[in-house]
This record gives sequence, C-alpha cells and structure tokens, in this order.
Amino acid sequence: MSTTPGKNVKVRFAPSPTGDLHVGNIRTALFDWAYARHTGGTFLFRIEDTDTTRVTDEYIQAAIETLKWLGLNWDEGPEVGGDNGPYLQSQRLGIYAEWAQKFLDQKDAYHCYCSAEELEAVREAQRAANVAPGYNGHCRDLTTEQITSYKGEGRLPVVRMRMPDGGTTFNDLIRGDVSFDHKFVPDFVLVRGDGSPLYTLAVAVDDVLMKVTHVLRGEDLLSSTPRQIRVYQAMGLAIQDYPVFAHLPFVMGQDNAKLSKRNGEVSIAWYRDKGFLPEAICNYLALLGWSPGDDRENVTMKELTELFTVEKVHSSPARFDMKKLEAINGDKIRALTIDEFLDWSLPFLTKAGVITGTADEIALVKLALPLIQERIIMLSEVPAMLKFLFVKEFAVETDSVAKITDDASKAVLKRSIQELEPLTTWTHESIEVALRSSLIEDMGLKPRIAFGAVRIATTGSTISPPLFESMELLGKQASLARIRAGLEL
RNA sequence: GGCCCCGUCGUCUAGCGGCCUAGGACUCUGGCUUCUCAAGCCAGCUACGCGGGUUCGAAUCCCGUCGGGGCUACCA
Repeated sequence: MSTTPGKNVKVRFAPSPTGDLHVGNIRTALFDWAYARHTGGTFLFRIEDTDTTRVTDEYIQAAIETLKWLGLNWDEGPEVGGDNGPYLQSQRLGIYAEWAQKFLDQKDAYHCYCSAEELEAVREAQRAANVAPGYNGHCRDLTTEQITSYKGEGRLPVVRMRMPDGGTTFNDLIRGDVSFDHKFVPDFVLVRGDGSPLYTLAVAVDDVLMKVTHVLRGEDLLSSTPRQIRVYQAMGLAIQDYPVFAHLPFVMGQDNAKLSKRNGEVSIAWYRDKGFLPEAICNYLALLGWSPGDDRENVTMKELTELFTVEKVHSSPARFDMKKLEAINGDKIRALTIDEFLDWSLPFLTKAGVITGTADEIALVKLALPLIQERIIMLSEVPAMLKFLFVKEFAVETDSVAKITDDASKAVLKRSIQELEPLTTWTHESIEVALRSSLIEDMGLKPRIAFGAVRIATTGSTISPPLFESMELLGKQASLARIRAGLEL
C-alpha cells in the first residue's frame, strides 16, 4: 500500500463554484477520487459556497453535472447524501456560528472592529515600511470602553482568530515538511461583519466534522494551511487526528501563466461540446503531475484507481498541452466499440442537423462509423465526415469544383458511369474492381488522380472516408446521380 | 517587498549516487505504406537553469545564485 496511515481514508473534493469547473479543478477532483478509490476509502464531495457574492446555483449544478459526466462518482455529498451532511456550506451556517462563538468564549478568537479603510491604511503603511503586511493586532485586547465606543459608532465586528507566537510545521505528502513562522501568519478573519463564515473557518470545521482524513488540494491553498491547523487546535482536535495534507502542483496554460481562455480552454463544458471523451480527459489530466512510474501512459479509469499513489505525484507545475490531449482522445475513440462510438456520435450528428434520428439513419451511421473511427480526434468532427451520406441537396464543395471540370476528369467520370451502371452487386469490392480495371489499367491513370475525381463527385470533397466503402454506403443510385451531376458542372 | 513552493528535450514525464554517450509519449521533420485524409511502421531533431562544493563517481546529495509560480482579502 501507499501512504495510508490508517484505514478509513476519506478524501474530499470541495470546490467553490464561482464559475464553471475548469481543468485545474478537475485534475484535483480526479486525484481526490483516484486516491479514495485506490485506498478503498470514501470520496466526499462538498460545495464551498460561503462567498455568496460569487457562487451561483447554476455553477453549483454545473459542478455536480461535470463530476457525474466524468464518472467521478462520490460516496458522500450532494444528491447522494451521507451521514455528515448537509454538504453545501450555505446550509451549515449555524454550525460555523456555534464554533465561532466557542472560539470567542475560549479567547482563541476576538471581535475586531477595524474598518476596511483602517485595515487598508495599516497595510499601506506596512508596505511602505517594507515589513510583512498583515493585521497588526489592533483589536486583540480592547477595553470595555473601547468596545462600547466602537459599537456606538455602529461598527459591525468581524471575528478574528488569534495566532499564537511560534510557528506551524506540517508534513505535506507531496512536499515534505513545510514550516511557517506565525510572524507571517497574521490573525485572520473567521466571520464577516454580517455574520457569514469565511472559507478559513468553514473548511476547517467541515473537514473535522466530516471526518476527512486526507486533504489533497491545489497548491494555492498551501499557505492557508497554518490557519486551517490553527482552527483544528481551537476545536480541540488532537494532533494525530489532523487530516493529512497534500498540495497538488498547478496546471498552467501554454505560456506558463494560469490557464485561461487566452491560452487553452479551461471550461470542461467546452471539451464536452468539442467531443472529448471523459476517459480521455481523465487519462490526460492524470498524466499532468503524476505518472505510474514507468513508460505507461494509456490508463483506464479502473487502472488509474489501481495505480494511483500520492508519492508519485509531482511537486512541480505542469503545462496543459492541447495536442497531447487530442492525441489521447484519438486513441480513446479508436478503442471504442462501434456501439459505444455510435452512442457518443449520435448527439453530435443530430445537433448538427445531419440526421434527425430515425432508425434507418442510425443504421447507416453505424455502418459508416468504422470508416471514420481512425480519422477523427474529436467527436465534433463526425458530422462533417458523414454529412455526404445524408444531405438532401448535394453539392460539391466550391473549392473542389474546379478540380473535376477539366477534360481529364470529365473522361474519368464518364468512364466511371459506364463501368458502374451495369454492376449488379454494389459492394466496395465490386466497385473497386470495376473502377480499378477501367480507370487505372485501361486508361493508365494514377490512382490518386482517377479516384480523386470520383471522390469529389460522390462525396463533394477532396477528403473523405475510403472511396469505395463510401460509395457502397451511398448506394448505386445516389452515387451515379452525383457522378452525372458532376459531369454537368 | 515579505513568506512559501517549484526548476530533466518545445510540452508531459522516467530517473532516487555508477545500468545515463539521459529512456518513453505528444509535437515537429524525413521516409515507408497508400484511392484522399487518417491510422500504422521506421528514422531524426532537441533537455539535466547557472556556479560552487561532497564523492573514486552527481541529473540524482549540500550550499549559493538565477528564473518561474503562489500567498500576502470581511476570495477560495
């Protein structure tokens, strides 16, 4: 086994849905899920929606759908429930308020009446004096008179955690021992002036109450860990019961900056629309910051759960590479059975208006799919590839028209009609034999020239699935009609 | 600025002191195959940020340096 201190491993994925889940979030979710499954533990999904100004119901719902689509099923969380719910922090406000009050009673926390402007002024001065910016402890030990005075001014206090002198050291599963001197970890806010909890309070309280044992999350949260640990202390949690931390490296965009629309798409919804398979996305993402340890790259979800260990996770950031994702997606598409490929393709075909979804259409699609399976890297390419089989108003692509209007092409098309007309069996073999013996052998043409003309006439494009198979599926009547029409161009 | 994290081909990575004249994958280039496009196969290009140590021996350990990133909120 891997670094599994005890049994009952519980890993949580706790995004704050302030937008669509992006590649980085998903990589974290994937590792959380894989670790839980690898250890035979529990995968908990929690929504951190304490910032009501940024989180929306739509984003929450989208996050749930995205995880489901990717196949990252959870054991506790929204929709499935569990013994430690509710799993939306907005529904746990009372719990946080109770703990905040407890911290206040224990003197671990205190009310701070400083206004935003005053705090900003302090920070400004600190920056100017070139010292570590942070809360200066102004309200740590207010007198009763001062408090009365502030209240009289109508100030709404925040609840601030008192950071004791000293430091915090914890063992990060990926980075080893990490230490922070409390001189650089100022007293932090737990509860806003309006009484609502902040991430720092909610995340720690929930991880403890929900019995989370392993926190695998983004590297951006690394420096907030001492604050989280401080809350554990205030909650009276024994050191050996603290969750184990592992901070995952970032996933960055092409230009070494954070992933954004400018350098690679971030929204998983975009990849879904583009026709990337969940398995391809997960396989690729698994390789970003982790590797099985050998040259192996193609892993199924099941294999990932078997192979995944935290010690194999990197500590350095990884760049997102669309080309590699595409290559993997192509591999995964080629590995699909025809029925699976059909299921994935149908929505794209109907959405593009290529088919309406009748049984006949679907039957034809199923016959055509094998022809294009190794020719696409994304499902969104399927409609354009198969369109020629279904269009009512067939027309040769404008760019290709000129390529079949010359005399040589006309001769090819004319001869093709002569040879194809009498065929009694219409199969790709019979078509090929007829065309090859006449156009290539008799007329002495180069295959790419001769078949190219027929290809343009029948499929409308210089690029198509294999010609003879395409013509077989198109049917004798339609094929001949198109070649005749090509003669008229 | 301060604190923290990070540093192997263009990119993702293997590598845990000798098996490394650094391996695999993607990309790119050339070739084979070929009815187009793909797929497949073969070949090639290109990397241990830099400088000091330690050691018989360092990509691997230590120090420094440079570079990148994160945090520094009544965001998460």
